Amino acid sequence: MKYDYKAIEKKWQDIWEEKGVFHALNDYTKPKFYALIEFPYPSGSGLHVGHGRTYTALDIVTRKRRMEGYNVMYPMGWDAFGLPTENYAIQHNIHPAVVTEQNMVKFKKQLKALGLSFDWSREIDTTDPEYYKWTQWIFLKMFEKGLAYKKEMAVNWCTGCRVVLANEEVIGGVCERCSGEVVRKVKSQWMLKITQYAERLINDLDTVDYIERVKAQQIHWIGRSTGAEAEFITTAGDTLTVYTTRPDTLFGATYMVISPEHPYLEKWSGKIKNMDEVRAYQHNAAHKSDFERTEVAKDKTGVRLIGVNAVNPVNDTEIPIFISDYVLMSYGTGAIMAVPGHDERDWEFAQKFGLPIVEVVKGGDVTVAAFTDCDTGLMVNSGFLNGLSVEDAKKKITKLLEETGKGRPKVNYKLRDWIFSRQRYWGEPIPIIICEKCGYVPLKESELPLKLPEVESYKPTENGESPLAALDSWVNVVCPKCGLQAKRETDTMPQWAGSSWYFLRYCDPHNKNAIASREALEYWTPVDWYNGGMEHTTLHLLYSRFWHKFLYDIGAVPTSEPYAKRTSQGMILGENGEKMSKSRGNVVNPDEIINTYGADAVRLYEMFIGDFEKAAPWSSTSIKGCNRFLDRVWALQELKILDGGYSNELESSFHKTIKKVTHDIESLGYNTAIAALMSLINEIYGIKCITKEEFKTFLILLNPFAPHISEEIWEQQGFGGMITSQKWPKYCDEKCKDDVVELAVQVNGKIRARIEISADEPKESVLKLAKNMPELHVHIAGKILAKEIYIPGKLVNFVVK
RNA sequence: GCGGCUAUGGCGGAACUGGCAGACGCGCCAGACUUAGGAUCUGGUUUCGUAAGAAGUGGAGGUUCAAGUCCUCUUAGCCGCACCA
Repeated sequence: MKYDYKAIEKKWQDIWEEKGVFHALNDYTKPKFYALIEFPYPSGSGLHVGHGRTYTALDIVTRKRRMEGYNVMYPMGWDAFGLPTENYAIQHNIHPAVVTEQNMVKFKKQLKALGLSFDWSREIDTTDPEYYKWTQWIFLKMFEKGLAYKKEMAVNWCTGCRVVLANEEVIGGVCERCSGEVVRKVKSQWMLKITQYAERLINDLDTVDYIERVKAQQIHWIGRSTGAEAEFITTAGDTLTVYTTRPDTLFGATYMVISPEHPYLEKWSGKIKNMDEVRAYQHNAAHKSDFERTEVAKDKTGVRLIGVNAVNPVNDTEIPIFISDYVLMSYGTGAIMAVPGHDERDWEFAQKFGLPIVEVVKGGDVTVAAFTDCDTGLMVNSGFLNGLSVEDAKKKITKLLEETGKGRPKVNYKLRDWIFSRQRYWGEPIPIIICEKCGYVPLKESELPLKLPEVESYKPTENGESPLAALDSWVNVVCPKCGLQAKRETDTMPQWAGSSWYFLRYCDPHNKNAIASREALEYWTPVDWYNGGMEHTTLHLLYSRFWHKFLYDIGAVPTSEPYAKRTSQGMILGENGEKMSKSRGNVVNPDEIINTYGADAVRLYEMFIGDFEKAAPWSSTSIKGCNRFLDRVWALQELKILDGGYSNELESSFHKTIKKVTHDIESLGYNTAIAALMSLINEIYGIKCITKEEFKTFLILLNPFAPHISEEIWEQQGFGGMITSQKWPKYCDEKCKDDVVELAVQVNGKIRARIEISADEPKESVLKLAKNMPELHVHIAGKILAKEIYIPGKLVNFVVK
C-alpha cells in the first residue's frame, strides 16, 4: 500500500487541532520551554519556503522537548502593520485591515499545511486594538521617563514612498522598500532614546547565548569608541570642543574642521570674512542627498574660515578652521582636530589644501601617507610626550587635559536615537495631544487604545503629513490638561513598534489589565530559544532588547534580557543560486511542493538541504531523496516485525542514532540528524527485519522531522496512544560502543592496512598484531622502529626510519 | 577601509577536543524486476592509472608520528557597515 500523504497529513493536522495537542499549559510548576520564531508580516504573496526553514527548525526542537516532558510554548502571530499593506490598500482602495485579514487567513492555512506545532490559542495580531493598546502604553511610559521626545531634525525622506525612513531603512542611499531616492529633509520627529541604553546593549551581550555573528554585528552597529574630548579656544572667543580617539596626537593637530551644519557658523557670521563662500558650501551640502554625499567621499571638499582661527591647547599654536562635509554633525561634537600625519582623511584633506603635516608618532613616512598604526611607534615632536608609546601618551595627555580643565575622557557611540515617527496611516497612532499652552500632553491610560479612525484616503498628504492629518474631527480635541483647543499627533509608529514586545504578549495574550500577568511573565520569560533572520540583527533584535530593558527598568518585566538564546538560519536561494525573487523568476511556491511531495517531505528536505546556518540553493531533484526516504519508512511495515527489544545486530546502531539525533537537534545539526536516520534505515533494510522496540524508537526519532507519517504508522501498528505523547528515547554511552572495531594501520602516517580487533584488546596486543601484518612487511622490514602510536578505536601508526 | 563569514567530488553537503577525507542525499553508471517506466530493488561512483600504486580539502610555506582541522603569508567570493574623527 502506497503512502497517501494527502489524506493522512490532513487527518493528523485536524486531530492535533481538535485535541489542542500543542497548547502550552498554564501549569507553572512544570519545567518550561519557550521557543520563538519571528512572527511574519502577512504579505500578499503568502508563505515563502524560507519561512518553512525557520519554523520547521524550531518545530523540531519543540516536538522533541514536549516528548522530554517540558511545558512548551511555541506561539504564532502577525506583525501586520506596515507599508506594503497600506500601498496595496491605496492602489485597490480596500481598507488595510481587510487586506491584512485576507493575508492572515492565507498564511495560517499554509502554516497548518506544514504541520507546524504552533499554539494557535495564543495567536496575536499587532493591528488588533487590544494588542496595540499596550504598544501605545509602552510608548507613554517612555514619554513619561523622558525616553520619547520630539526633535526637529534632518531626516531621510524617501521621495518614492513620501515617508520618513529610519537610518536602518536606507540601504546604499536609496529606500530599502521602493529603491527611491532618499534626500535630507527637516521635520519634527518623535525619537526614542535608544542611545541611553547603548552601553548596556553591548555589555549585556555577555549574559546571553547568541551566535557570535549576531553579537559581533550588534556590537559593531552600536559602535562604541573610547577617546577624549579636547577644548580649543578660538579667536572668536568661543571654545570649540572636539572628540578624538587619538588624543596622543594632539601635538600633530595642524588645523580643525567643523561640520557645515555646526551652529557656531551662524554665531560667527560677523567675524567670518568669506561668509558668502561658507554659505554657498553649506547650501550645497544641505541639498546633497546622503547618496551623493557618500559618492563624492573620495574627493574632499571644504572652505577655510577667514577671520576665525583656533589655538592648539598643548602648544599654543594658532591653526586654521575649515568646514567640510566629511565631518558629521551627528557624531561626536561635529568638530574635529585634524592630524594629517596620522589620519588618512585628514592627510588627504591636508594634501588638497596644502596644509602642514607634522609627524608625532615615529614609524612611517608622513610625506607619503598617514601613519595610523598605534602599536609600534613612539611619540616625537610632542613635548612632554616624546618617547612614550601611543598607549601611554593617550593616558598621559588625557589626564593632563582633565587636570587643566581642557578636556576629559569620553566614550562615543555610532548608534543614533531611533526615529519613531511615520507619516502614514497603517500604524499605531501616537497617543499624544499637542497643546499650544501645555506642550505634548499624553493620553490617560484609561483612554487607550487610541484607535485608528476610518479615513477616506490612505494616501499621505503631499506635504508629507499622515492621512490622519486630513481628518479634522479626529485631529481637533481639547487639551486634557487645560481644556483649551488642541490637536492630536497625527504621526503613527513605525513598523518595528509592535514587534518590539510581542513575545511578552504570548505569555498571557488576552490580559486586559497589563501586557501580561506577572506570574505568566515570571514563568515564561525569557524566551529560551529565538530563531530568526540575520537581517533583523540591528533592527528588530536590537529594538526589542532596548524595549525589554526599559520595561525591566520600570518593573514591568522580570528579566533584563528578552531572549536567552538566538540562532539564525541561512537563506534558501533559488535553484540558480541567486536570492529568490519574483523578478528573478526563481521563487519556489510552498503550496505546490507540498501538493507534490507532502508536508513531511518538504519539512525533511528543508532541514536536509544543507548547513542550517548557511544559505543553500533549492533543488527540485534533491527533494526526491527525502521523498524516497519516507516511502522506505512507510515500507518498514512490510518487513518482518518481531516482538521484543533491540536486536543484537542493531542495538549499538540504535543507541548511536538516538545520541546523534538528540544532540544534533540542539546544535542546529538538522541535516546530520536526518542523515543518521537514513543510515539507520539502510541498516534495517540490510537485516530485513525489525523489532517492535526498534520500530517505535525509529518513529519517535523521526517524529519531530516528519510528524504526520510517524503518527500514522504508530497508529496502524497499534503501538498505543499518540506518538506526540510518547517519551523521547534514551541512549546509553556504553551501548554506543562496538565490540569489534576496524583500525587503520599506518606506517609514517600512510595507511598500509586495516585490522579488525576486539574493542577491549589491550594496547600491547594490538600493536603486536598490527606489526605482524603481512601488508606491513615491505614498509617496516630493515628499518628502525622509532615510535608506535595507538589511538584506541581509530588507528595505529608506526614511525620508522 | 572596518566587522563577520566562506572555499572539500559532477551537485548539496559530512568529518567531535588534530587521528581512516568524501557520511547522508542528489546525479550518473551497471544489473535485476517489469503490461518498458522520470517507478522499485541490488551493486558501483574523488581523480589519475589496466594494475601495484600515486595524488587529493582555493594557493604557497610551516608545526606534528599524523593537518580539511593549528600557525604565517596569499587569492577569490559572500554578507553587514561605511568620511563615525
